[in-house]
Amino acid sequence: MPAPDISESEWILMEALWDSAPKTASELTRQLAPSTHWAENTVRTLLGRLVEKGALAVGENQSGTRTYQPAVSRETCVKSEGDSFLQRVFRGAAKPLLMHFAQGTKLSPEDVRELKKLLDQSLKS
Amino acid sequence: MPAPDISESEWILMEALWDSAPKTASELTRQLAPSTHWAENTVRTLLGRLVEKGALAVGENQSGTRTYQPAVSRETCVKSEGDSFLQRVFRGAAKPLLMHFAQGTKLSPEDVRELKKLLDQSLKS
DNA sequence: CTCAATTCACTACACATGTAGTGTTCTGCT
DNA sequence: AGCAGAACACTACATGTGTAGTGAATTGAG
Repeated sequence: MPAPDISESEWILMEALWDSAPKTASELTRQLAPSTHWAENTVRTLLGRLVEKGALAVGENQSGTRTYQPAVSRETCVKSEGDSFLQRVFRGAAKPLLMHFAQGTKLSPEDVRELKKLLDQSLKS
Repeated sequence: MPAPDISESEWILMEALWDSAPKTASELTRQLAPSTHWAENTVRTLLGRLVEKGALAVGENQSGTRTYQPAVSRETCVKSEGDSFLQRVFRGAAKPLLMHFAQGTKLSPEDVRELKKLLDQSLKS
């Protein structure tokens, strides 16, 4: 099961559902309206495409209305998008990527500690 | 001048040109053939689109054949792609992104030293 | 029971992308 | 001069994406 390809607009829906699911189409529409201004049919189209792609599973609530919930984990999708981004933009080299994003970011001392710890664990044996 | 949007196939051409430019369409075709197997017309179409987008500038070589060279720097494009990726997949939060890519990567001790130095410089004042 | 609101299935349509093919022009070689 | 091969302009066409509209089915409220 290769992780499905999720487009930009679709990510917005997925995020909302990873956040909490299941939800109905109209719930999602209402929830996202402030930021997206999407018509309900737009949301339904995107949901349909995500179901086709296997990214969402459908169910029903008590009232018999269709509900949607993620069928793939956020982790899986992040990994797949991340890998592809790493390849495309950094030719697969993680270090330049890390350098790029480490630069120009403001981090708290705890963040820095945490990241350093992770780096130590990535030491090539 | 917002950095142009560069698609996956287009990145491959841009990389070849950032690597060394200017080059003609057939030079690029020959150079990339082993990995891409693109017909020369495919390369020409992509080059044309990149010129339209303002990502490439055209010139001529001694024989009067058209040549192409980047009109935007790799840094600029990497930054723009990076920002959009950061937004889309990590909702703009750099730390989780760094954690994600720091995990699951093997780094040399020097890489780790270098990255730690960068992290120290990203300390929020 | 009836009508309006909700849900859904289908359809639409423009623009981006991947991947060429066709036809025309130019130019160096014989 | 005439032709083969390179270079270029234009066209093509399927699939993905953003963003809906239309019309049918269903259902709750009066």
